[in-house]
Amino acid sequence: MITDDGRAREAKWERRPDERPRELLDAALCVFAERGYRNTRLEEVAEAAGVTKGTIYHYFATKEDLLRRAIEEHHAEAFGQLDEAVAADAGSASVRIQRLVRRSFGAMGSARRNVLRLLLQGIAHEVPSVHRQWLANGPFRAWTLLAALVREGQQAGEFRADVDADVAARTLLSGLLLQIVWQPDSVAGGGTPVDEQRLIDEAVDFFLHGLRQL
Amino acid sequence: MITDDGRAREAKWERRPDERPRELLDAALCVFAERGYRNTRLEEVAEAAGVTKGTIYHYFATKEDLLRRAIEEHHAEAFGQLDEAVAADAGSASVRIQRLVRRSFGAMGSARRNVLRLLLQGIAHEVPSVHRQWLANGPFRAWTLLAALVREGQQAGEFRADVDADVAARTLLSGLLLQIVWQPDSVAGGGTPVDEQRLIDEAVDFFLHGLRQL
Amino acid sequence: MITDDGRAREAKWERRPDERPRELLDAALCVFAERGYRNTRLEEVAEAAGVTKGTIYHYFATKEDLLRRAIEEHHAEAFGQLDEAVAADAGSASVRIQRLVRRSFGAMGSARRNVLRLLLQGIAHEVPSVHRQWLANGPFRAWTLLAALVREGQQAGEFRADVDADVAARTLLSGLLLQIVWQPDSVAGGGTPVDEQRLIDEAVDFFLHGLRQL
Amino acid sequence: MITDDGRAREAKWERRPDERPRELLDAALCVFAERGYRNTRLEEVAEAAGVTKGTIYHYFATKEDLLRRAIEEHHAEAFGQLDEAVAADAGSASVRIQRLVRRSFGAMGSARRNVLRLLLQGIAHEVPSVHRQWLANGPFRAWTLLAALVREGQQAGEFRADVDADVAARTLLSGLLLQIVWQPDSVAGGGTPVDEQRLIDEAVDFFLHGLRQL
DNA sequence: CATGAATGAGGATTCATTCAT
DNA sequence: GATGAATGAATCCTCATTCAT
Repeated sequence: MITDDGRAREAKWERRPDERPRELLDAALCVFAERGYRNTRLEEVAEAAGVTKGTIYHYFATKEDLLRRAIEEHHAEAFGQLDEAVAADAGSASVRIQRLVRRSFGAMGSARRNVLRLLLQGIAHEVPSVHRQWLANGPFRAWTLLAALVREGQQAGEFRADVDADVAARTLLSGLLLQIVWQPDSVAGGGTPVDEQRLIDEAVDFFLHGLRQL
Repeated sequence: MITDDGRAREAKWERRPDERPRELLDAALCVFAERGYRNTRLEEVAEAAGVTKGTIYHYFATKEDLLRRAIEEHHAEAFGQLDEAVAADAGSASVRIQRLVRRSFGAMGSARRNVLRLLLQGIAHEVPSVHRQWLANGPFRAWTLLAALVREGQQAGEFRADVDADVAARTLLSGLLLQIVWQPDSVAGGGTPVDEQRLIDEAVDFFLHGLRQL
Repeated sequence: MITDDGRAREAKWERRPDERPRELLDAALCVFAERGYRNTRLEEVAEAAGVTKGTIYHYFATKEDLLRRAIEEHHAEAFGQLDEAVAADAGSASVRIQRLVRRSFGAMGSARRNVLRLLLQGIAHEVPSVHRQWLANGPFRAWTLLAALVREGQQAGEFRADVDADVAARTLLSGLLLQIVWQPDSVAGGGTPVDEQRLIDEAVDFFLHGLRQL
Repeated sequence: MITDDGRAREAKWERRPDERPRELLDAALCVFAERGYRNTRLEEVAEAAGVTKGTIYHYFATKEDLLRRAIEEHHAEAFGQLDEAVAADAGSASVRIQRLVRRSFGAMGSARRNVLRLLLQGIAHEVPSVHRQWLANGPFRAWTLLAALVREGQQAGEFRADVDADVAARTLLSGLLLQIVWQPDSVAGGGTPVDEQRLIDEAVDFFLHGLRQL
């Protein structure tokens, strides 16, 4: 399709190549999260991104590479705000803990939930290195933060001192994580449906209550 | 084929129709758990069970069927004792809760941990129906039991009444589950290593503490 | 199940081993004809014969051997009467021809039709040697007989001399054969349904009419 | 990769998206016809077409799909001319019948004969739907045409009225079809060898003779 | 003799990856 | 850069055949 002046015109697809990698990463994460890493054909990712299979290989070496980078990108974005949440020094330990947890799990659309599902274990057997990396930079780091806050509260006399901050922090965060991932199945399963927001709030309340001095 | 020392050796194959299915199921669960469902060739399962590919199809219709039954068998075994634990009516709610949780997660070898890993999500995208079934019969049921115990304690005046029994029960159990599954990675990840048994005990203590009347 | 006197008693299965081969051959021919040679598992044949897979190998070397012998047996039986039909010397050529054709295709149940189907081509690619053998002993021989009768009629002045006896004989017999094999599809296909007996009679009439002196 | 003599050689593969499907179809029909549907590995078809296994799946969903389309293509080509033959209104019924039959069976190379063999029954048990479709669009339609011509001749007084047009038409066409398919075996079988062209002509003559008024 | 557990070669199908155009 | 045709390794599953019991 060459116009008179010799320039190729395919208006519809005048996308900047610069945006491509990002688009591909988004599409990949989305489709992987939706259907699973192994169940997803590269062709499906390409289609979701509006390109064809071959194009992916212009930007990524392998399927695994695509996954790894998609996760990294998502992770960078998702954890940026967490640090801020903690950095904001204002308030008692209780308040800051509440803030941390809400930031971590708030605004959980089904898209992000699917990503969590993918990260949680969908990947553990397929790309162990990526999975471990996520663990280290995600959950592990999050509960280190939480445990630190708990210790702060203990030192400030706000919390009981005879609680193992690590254990408490880990259990809370992984408990919530799993509950959130299971939310859809839980609802479908017919058990008492629990609203996600309430779940988080109640869990934090219970957590803080357990920490408080008698 | 009798060797020098008189022992029969290397029979082309042995005929053991009764043990086979169980052996295959065990081998399958083990290998699937170790390497992931998709990553496991049926041939590997066969080898692990000391037979050849074809034999599997003598007892199971498809790879998925093998998985499903392996899980069912494991599940039946694993949950048999749980009911007993709860049925034992003796003791305060606190004591019975402690017993329930310990029975649920006690004696967690790496084999069983791998199985949990497999069940947790390794399967969610590959064989959703099996995953959902496990959820319904495993975790969902477990925390229904736990929540019931909590409510008993509340009615007996042993526990505070203003705690959402469901939320508390769910969070505790899924938190512990995930922690246990992550135990190896956690250790490798360099965080404060936490002994599994201590993790469970501390978590239960913290849980009960949060429930207790002020 | 050993009785007092030490003899094994399994009344239900007191079948003479002598009958086995025949039973197997019948079952094999029936199932092969019904489902096709390749589509039939030996296990299905065994089941149809009321035995198990292994038993077949007591009597037949291979699946192909089973097929070959089943066909041979059927053939011997089916063609025994043909010879008689021709041998009966009575009557004009026309009458004898009519008798021959009727004997050849009469009493065509769906079982025998299926066998024809199998022989006709279901086997050509799978076991060419068997197929060729059937051709030689069946159709080829049949139309040789028919052509001979035609020539007799020609020499006796009963039929026109300017007809190629071979061509006429071949066309009639293979035409009828194919029509009969296709009968079920033909009916299902929605074309004018033609009763099989009428088909044969009309075809022979037409054939004889074409032979007759003007 | 230019060889000494300057010819391009041995490119790893050639990209010929337009010719491929047709080439594959042709190769498939040829190999299937030659060796039978079940006996043919997709790899053999690929090789015959000068590509590799995977390429087939670029264009066809399954082996069966490949077969179906190969047959459809062949059929469309083979039957295009038949309609014309009949449409040509010129001549007596006799002449038009002769034309129809010759067109139907003329120019029968061993390739086309093999295809007929395949269609006739090689497929009946493997892919019944394709077989039925061929029957309906091929033989059934052909003899419907022929029967119509016979009836025209009868109404025009050219043919005897007391002949069952359907029976006559069916027998002739299926007779010739089978004879042609069997031609090679017939020759090999040692019977009086009959030249194909003569077979057709004689059969038609005999057929027309039988129809003619006395 | 009969059984049916065990074998293992064979073949269809999938899909990440390459690369000519 | 983008495309999508072509590749081929990988794996499930089938089933004729063997043979311990």
